[in-house]
Amino acid sequence: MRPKLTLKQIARELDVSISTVSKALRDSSEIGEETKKKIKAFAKLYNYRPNNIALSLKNRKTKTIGIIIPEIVHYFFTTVISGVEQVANEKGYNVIVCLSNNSFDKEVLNMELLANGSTDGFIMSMAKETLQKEDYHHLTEVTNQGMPLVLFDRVIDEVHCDKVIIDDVIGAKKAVQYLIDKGAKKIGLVSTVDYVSVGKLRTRGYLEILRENNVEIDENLILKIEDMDHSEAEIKDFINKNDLDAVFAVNEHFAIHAIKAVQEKGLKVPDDVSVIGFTDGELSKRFIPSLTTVSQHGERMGAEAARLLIDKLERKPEEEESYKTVIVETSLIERNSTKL
Amino acid sequence: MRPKLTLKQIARELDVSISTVSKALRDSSEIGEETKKKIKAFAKLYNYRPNNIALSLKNRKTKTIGIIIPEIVHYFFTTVISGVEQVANEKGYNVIVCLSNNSFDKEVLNMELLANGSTDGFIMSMAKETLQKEDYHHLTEVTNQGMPLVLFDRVIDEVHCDKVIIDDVIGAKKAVQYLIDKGAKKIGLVSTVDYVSVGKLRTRGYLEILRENNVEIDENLILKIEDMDHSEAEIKDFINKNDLDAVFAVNEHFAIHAIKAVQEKGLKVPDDVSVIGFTDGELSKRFIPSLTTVSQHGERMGAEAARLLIDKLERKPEEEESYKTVIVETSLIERNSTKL
DNA sequence: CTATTTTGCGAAAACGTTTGAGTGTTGAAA
DNA sequence: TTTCAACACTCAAACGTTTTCGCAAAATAG
Repeated sequence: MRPKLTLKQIARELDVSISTVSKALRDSSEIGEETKKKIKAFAKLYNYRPNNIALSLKNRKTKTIGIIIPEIVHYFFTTVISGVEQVANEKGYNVIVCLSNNSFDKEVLNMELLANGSTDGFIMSMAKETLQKEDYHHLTEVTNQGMPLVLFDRVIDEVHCDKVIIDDVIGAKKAVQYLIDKGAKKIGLVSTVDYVSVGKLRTRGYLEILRENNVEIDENLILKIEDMDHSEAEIKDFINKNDLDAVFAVNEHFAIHAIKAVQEKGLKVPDDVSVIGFTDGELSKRFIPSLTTVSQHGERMGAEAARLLIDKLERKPEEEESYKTVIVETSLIERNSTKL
Repeated sequence: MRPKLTLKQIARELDVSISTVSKALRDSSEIGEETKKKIKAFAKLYNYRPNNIALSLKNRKTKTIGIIIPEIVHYFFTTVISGVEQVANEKGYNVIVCLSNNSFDKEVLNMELLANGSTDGFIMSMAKETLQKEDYHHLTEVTNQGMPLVLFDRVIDEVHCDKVIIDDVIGAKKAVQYLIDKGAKKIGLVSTVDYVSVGKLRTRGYLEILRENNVEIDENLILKIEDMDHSEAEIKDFINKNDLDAVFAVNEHFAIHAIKAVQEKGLKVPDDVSVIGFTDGELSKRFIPSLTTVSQHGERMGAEAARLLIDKLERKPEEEESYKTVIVETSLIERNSTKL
């Protein structure tokens, strides 16, 4: 076992000072060619690599991005991480991932931990509990300390920072318009409760586009799932009670539960009922019938978020502060759960 | 914007020395009660938190675990991360995630980067390219430097370190035995090429259990997918050519492609053909028919890996070095793709 | 041959902590 | 009164870097 080589050891070995070694390796003109050559050769031979921690302390930056998400076993979030990772790596940053498990306390804990020097900035999607509590002190705390923060997906207006979102309203409108264009009259909505902002926005899109098409809005055709654990039963009930010819679900899970329910009712998808989902995950692609869906392009969102954050991190201090909100366009992916 | 508070600032503010502040906050008996109270009150008021980087440098440990995986947009790996994260958090460790994208070069790069002080140890699953190349110098490099390494899922004997694997062979045997018990005679295998160790082992399980049951082995009933991108077509071909009454696939994707192919052939799953997969992902649960599958318990694997690593990290130096291999049991989850 | 510049290198501070050793004051025992 | 211990605190080194400054010797100019 050979412990890591340091400048000090090289210096001792070659009988020069630490600063000489440092300068030689950074190719400073202060050091003579001979000495430089000797030191570089030695460093190369023994595979010297500067210690990141020491560099971080010295430079007061870690070249590390913290990303805090509610859960990782979730296709959308993994695509976002993937996007962040790509851009971060390109620009020489590492990514440290923390999970809040949708718990407010764990979110706060994680942020405090990472904020004490471990990362230069944050990319995060807020925990459901945080959105309910409407307590954002941990976010303002870190921004006050001068750490950049980029919020994505689940964002809130109260926090001033860069944001990356999708056009939930427009995405929903696209989906519902598509259904209308295909001749659907009674379009059901399976959404979440309103404090989950995506649920609220997609519901808004649904309502708006119906109005724009002069379709009367029937509250009975709208289902808001409170408890994810019982979503299956609730959706089944909803499908059975109503005589729909199309369903717009705000996520994959709801969509496939809807399809199951339709099938169990003895009807066919897409012949009798069309179903559109939101979020283009594994499930949508491989389900039979595969799902027509509104794609969120998580990877692109992650990449955008990383770019925004790194821009802030590498901004000259004299440049003026300003917060951007990037909207990543959604696109409708046609598959087999809707009529042609 | 208020930059982070340091010991030095507290010291200056309260007109004591830095060491006094440090000791007071750590409740040292060297410091008078009065002074302690004063300092603690001040620190609390201004929310002092020690700088992690400085601590890391001082203690020569970062309390961070690096995890390197081939890809993150993959259900199994996310469950593993989730397991690692839970245990790590419990024990006060952070998790830094790097993706190799199955590329050897990126794997090496990532390791070198993290090995320079950023993490105390590694948990990793090797890139496909690395397995092909059989070049493990980056692994031996870090272990030589005294950094603990835990390999999971895709492991190799040549590297000496702790390992967490599943009983691939036994898992495969369980699955195939189950099919035999249900009366299947012609059981097809859809596997990967042999340098992917899981493919090799699961194939071995398949062969062994057939032998144990005195079923003749027919090489035509074994398909080894070389190129994931064309797996769908290859599987379709395979299903069409052979007259199977059951299929054992070494992963979810292959399994559902097999189901699709069977259905397109005009047969029914599970009535005409039973299908069993490996890896219990989102897809298996929600596909229709839902998949009977061998569950890998990724979360448990991650947790085990984290425990092994942290044990090594916190081991007293005098304790003797030894490498364990933990085998996480698989279990067969019965769903609707096999006959009752 | 002196005066000045250039060259090549080392000392030391800084980043934020922790900690063993050192120091001055006080009070009590000898 | 001397001695010593206890107390309450400060100094300084260390972790591994980078970088500013200073300084000697060598090279050049006058």
